[in-house]
Amino acid sequence: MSKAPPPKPTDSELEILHVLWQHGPATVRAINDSLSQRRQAEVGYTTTLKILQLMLEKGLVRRDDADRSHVYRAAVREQETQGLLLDKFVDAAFGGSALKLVMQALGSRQTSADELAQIRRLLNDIEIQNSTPNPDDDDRA
Amino acid sequence: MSKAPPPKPTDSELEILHVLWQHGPATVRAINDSLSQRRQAEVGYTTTLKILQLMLEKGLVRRDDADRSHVYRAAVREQETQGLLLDKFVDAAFGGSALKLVMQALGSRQTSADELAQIRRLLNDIEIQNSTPNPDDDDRA
DNA sequence: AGGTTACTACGAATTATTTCGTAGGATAAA
DNA sequence: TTTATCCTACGAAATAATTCGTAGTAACCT
Repeated sequence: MSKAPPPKPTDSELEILHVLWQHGPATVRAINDSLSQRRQAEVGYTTTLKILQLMLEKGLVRRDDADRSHVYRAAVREQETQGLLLDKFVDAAFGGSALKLVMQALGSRQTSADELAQIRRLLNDIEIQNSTPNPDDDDRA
Repeated sequence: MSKAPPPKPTDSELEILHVLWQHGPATVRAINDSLSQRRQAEVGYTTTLKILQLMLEKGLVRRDDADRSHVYRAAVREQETQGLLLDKFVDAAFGGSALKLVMQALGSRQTSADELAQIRRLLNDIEIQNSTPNPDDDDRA
């Protein structure tokens, strides 16, 4: 009927996804190097390999094993994954209220004028969309 | 010199904190009943008890054991805890960019006109504060 | 007093995550 | 060809979180 949707990635898995989203498809070696860089300490090669193998089973990544060094790439999109995580987080930490989360994020943190302007633009867009329910929607990358 | 700050609560601990924040100090029995209600299934009484005992050790709750039924209350404030969790989450899921998180939260979800207005008010307040670094600050609800 | 009920403390099984060591095979170098 | 290097697969240890059973004890009710 349907392929089970990939589950919520763990912290380590998410870190690897960030690498793949940023750099594109990569070998275990390359991913492990990136990981070791963005952390303080070295990451064991087989640790990274193991997590990638688990991610493959979960459907979070795909791999090309034509060559001896397999090449992994993200099987989930950045925005969708962040949206999924955000939903869970809003429920767990803010009782389901996205508004409270946004207020907390903006209120308790330094936000530049430029960022504020971006948010204002987004608010305008949303209000326009709310008032004009467009019948023909085009979606493109 | 300093008491170790309470650690990040786990999912179950956070659920209990929500109960305590909402209802105020409560017995294990009362907390367990609330938990059982907000979930689909019954929660084992000793499960709740155990988690509360662990939370006590971590400093997330305090308890009054004058009576036989101990009374637990939150030892951490809701806003501070949410802020802490939010920081970690922004780092893990959005690479540290609170802006991206806010855009995602607003963009991929239905937001009412009233909520949008609230956010606009907050943006105004922030801009005022950014432009006038007021030496004497008054704060009111 | 005797029996039932309620509560805490504790130990332990279960599951998930993260970590790494080792084995085995393929490739490259000497 | 022999040796060294690199890669994958797999097992397993370490840690954390969640769950629940059992034991012991205090309170309550005939």
